[in-house]
This record gives sequence, C-alpha cells and structure tokens, in this order.
Amino acid sequence: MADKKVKNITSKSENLTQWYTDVCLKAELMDYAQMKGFIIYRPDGYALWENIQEYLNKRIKALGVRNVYLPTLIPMNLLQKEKDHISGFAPECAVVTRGGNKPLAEECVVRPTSETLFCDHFRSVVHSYNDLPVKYNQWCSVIRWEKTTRPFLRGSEFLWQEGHTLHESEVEAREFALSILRIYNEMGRDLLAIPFVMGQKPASEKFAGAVDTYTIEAIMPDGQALQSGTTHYLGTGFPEAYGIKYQDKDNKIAYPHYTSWGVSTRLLGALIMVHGDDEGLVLPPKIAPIQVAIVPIRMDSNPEVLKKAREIEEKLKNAGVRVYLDDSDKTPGWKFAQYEMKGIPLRLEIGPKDMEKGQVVLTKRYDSSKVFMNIDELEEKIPLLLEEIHTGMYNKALAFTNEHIVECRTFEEAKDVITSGRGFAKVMTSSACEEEDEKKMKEELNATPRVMPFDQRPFAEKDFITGEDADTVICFGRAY
RNA sequence: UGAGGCGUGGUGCAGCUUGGUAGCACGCUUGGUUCGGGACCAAGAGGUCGUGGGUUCAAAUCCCAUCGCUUCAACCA
Repeated sequence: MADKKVKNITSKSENLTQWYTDVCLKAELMDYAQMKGFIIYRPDGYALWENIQEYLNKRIKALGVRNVYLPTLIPMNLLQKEKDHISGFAPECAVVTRGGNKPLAEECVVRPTSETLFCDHFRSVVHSYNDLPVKYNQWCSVIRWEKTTRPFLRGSEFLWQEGHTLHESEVEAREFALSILRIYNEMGRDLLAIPFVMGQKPASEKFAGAVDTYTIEAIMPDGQALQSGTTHYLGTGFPEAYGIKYQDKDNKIAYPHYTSWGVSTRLLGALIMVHGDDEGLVLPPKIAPIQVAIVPIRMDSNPEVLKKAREIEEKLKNAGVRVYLDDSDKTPGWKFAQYEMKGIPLRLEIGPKDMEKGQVVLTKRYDSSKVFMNIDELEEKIPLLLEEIHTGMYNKALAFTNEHIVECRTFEEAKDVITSGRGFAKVMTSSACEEEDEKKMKEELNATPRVMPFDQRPFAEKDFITGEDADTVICFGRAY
C-alpha cells in the first residue's frame, strides 16, 4: 500500500489555504508566473474556463447578446468622467506611462473593467430608440493591482466576461440584469454543481457607479463567502457622464439605462474549494474536460484488454462522453491516484477478470463508490451515471450551504456563527439602522453584509442589534 | 501595509550553528522485468546554492543590502 503523502497535498481540514494552493498546482490547473499575482493557466485549468465560456456564450446569445472586443488600454481622461467609478478603481489601476522610449502625453490605465470604454463607444452607436437595446459582451482579462493574491480567487490579472447593455427603460434594464443573474445561478446549479445565494448587495457593497448591484454568493468550506458573479443596474449616470443620448418615440432627448455584469475565473476557485478533497480536485461531470478515464489492467499480457478498452472508448465518444484511455505503461495504481488528483468524475477499469464477466468497474470520484456495469450497457448507462454524479455533488454542496446559513436573532448568535466559521449569519435588520449594524459587525467580527437574499421571508420582528422594527433580511459573513 | 516562514538540479528538502571536493528522495532519459491502489533492477543526464556587494587564502555557510515566493491579519471580484 502506497503512502498517500507522496502526493504532497496538505489535508483540507488541516489547512484550507495550503490545501487549495497544493491542489491548484498538483492538479496542473495553473503555475505561478514571474510577476507576483499573475498565473499561467495550464491546459487542464484553461479547459474549465473554456467550458464556462461555452455554457455562458450559449445562454447570453439566446438573449440577444453579441460578443465584441475593446482595447486593453484606457486613456486617463476617459476613465475619470464618472466620478464614483474612478474613485472606486483608481487605487488598484496599473498605469502605462511610456510608449517605446518616450513618455506618453496622456497616461493610460490597463483596463480594470471597461465601463468607460463601452460608454465612449456607445455614444456613436445609439442615436435613436430604434438602436436600443444594445447588448454587448466581452471576454477578456483585466488588471487590478491587488496586494495579496491567490490563484484564481484573487489575482492581479484575471479572465472574465463583462456584459454591457443599454435599454430604453429602467424596468427593462433591471429585468435584464436579473435575467443574467438567473443565468449565473443556473450555471452554478447545472454546470458547476455549486449552489449560490442570489440577492442584492447592500449600499455599502455596491459596484462603483452602480445604482443597484445583484450578486450570487457561495459559501466556502471555511464558512467564508465568495462573491461569484455580479450584475449591476447602473441607471443613467454613465450615459449622462459620457453623453450617450438618443431621440425617443416622442422625439425627446433621453439617456438609456445601463447594465453591466460579469463572472471571472474566480469561479474556478469556487469549483476547486467546494468540491475538492484530500485526494485532490473533484470535478462535476458537466464541466470536467475529461469525464471518464479508462484504465486497462494487465494489458501487456492480455492484448484483448486494450482492444476492448479501445472499443469502449470509441463507443463512449460516440455517445457524447468526454473519455480518455490511458494506455501508457504506468502502473494502474499510479493512474488511479493521478486521475483522482485531477478530479476526473468517473474511472473505468477493465482487466482480464472483467473481460470474463463481460463487465467493467466504475469508480465515482466524489464518493469513491464502485459499481460494476455490463460492457454492452455502457453507452446507454454512463451518461445517466454522470447525471447522477452531478446531482449527487450538487445536493452535497447544497446541504453544506444550507447548513451554513444560520438564522440569528441577536448579535451574540451572529457572533457565534461568524467566529466559529459556520458561514452566513442570516439576520433581520431595520433599514434605518443599516449603518450602525454594519459598523458593529465590521468592527467586532470583521464581517460584512454579503447579500440581501431575494428570499426575504421574515423570521424575526426586531433588528438583531438595535431592536428596532425589522424590515430586511441580510446575510453577514466574512468575505474572500 | 503590519507580523512570521522560505529561496540549494524539474519538484520537495538536507547541508549553514562551528567557512574547506554540493548531497538525498522523487521526477526525467535508456534498457529489461512488471501491472486489479502511486512497482523493481541496471545505467545515465541534470545545480556558477535568488541577486548584488563585503569579510576571508577559501563563502551555499559569516556580514550588509536587495528581489521574489509564501502563511496569518487589514483592503479588494
């Protein structure tokens, strides 16, 4: 029996942070680059991002969104037109001051987000109500000069999509921002097997320049919150600042209502943390680049084993399963451990003993359970098994999330939940006391209001701190 | 930005206190035997010890500076 320590993965319960870094590296998702805060997305990591892109492109295009690409650099004057926006982002901008060997007449920032560029462009796109709505999206990377960085979760550069749309009415814009949020939420459920808490950000946590920010929040194994995607209703502030006007149906000049929305490679961080275990990565089948790894046993002395394995590979491919046959001369034990570390959802073993019985051994990565399956049933049953794995993983994560949203009626209860890492302290507050509540939570517990869930069913009468009549449900937590 | 830890073949580390021929494990290459949970044997390749300066006959080792990585806090997707 091999010693597990060979893998050099720190135990997840022992030190989550170290475990996380180990998994990112050992599962070959990324590598560190020369510059602090910058990482190399390796093929197995980038493939996950590609699957997110594929899913989202399909969903947003169905809503009429089209992909575009805008420049990396933003001239300083352009960035400064919307004052809330610039004051929010200025501290973390990377600035280009030289072109070739000459100082630039006007310094440029490397985009931290592209609202300003989009708005500048929109001015020449929108002239009439007939031009609305405008629905653009961009896949790109952005730069934010972060002080402390972690692979995928927080980096100086990260990959994301940023959608930018203009609408005639506030109602339409808000509804659109919410439609995108629902798509993000469904992506969590259907692709990533991650349950999110959907809701709205309190004023103090809004995006710089937004009227309202909607969010999906996930709870990590240490009970901390991970903001996993946001959509913003930005009102007409940006259009006004950038002079985006049009003539409406009544021949009057009007400003369009603006939304922007994004998810980033941070989702990969969530994926790793939510599902991974001490053996390494655990991938839900829908997003896994390889869904089934075939490990032939004793194939050298039994040529028909490899032959059968190839047949199975072909059949599964035709059934739409992403399958990989490892016919290298590594030992089976090595392959088992390897594909566990890489998180491949299902392992298929086939050896001489199986051949005799006309079956294979299937091992599910996420719960280590084994099933035997007749070879001629594989193409039919493996896709079902993958579905079952996805559901199993989602339900497991959902149970965890539900256990880690704790209704608290007093500050003491909330304190207990936060300090013991039991997740979100769900409280009732009075909007009149918002500032006071947030201040106390921040100062004493280092907790911030993560989300006002759309599910606002009240569970208490009074504000959990001040005792005023309560009107709002808020989840407080510590954030990544 | 504060407080710790670490920079030595590809990876993980030992060596440093007490200066004197750069070592171990894993990985890699070649050949052979193996193969149902990280196999074994044999032969090989691979390092100006983060960087710069200083002390010394002599520095991975002592001194000064500097850069980077990392963990924990504060700030942020």
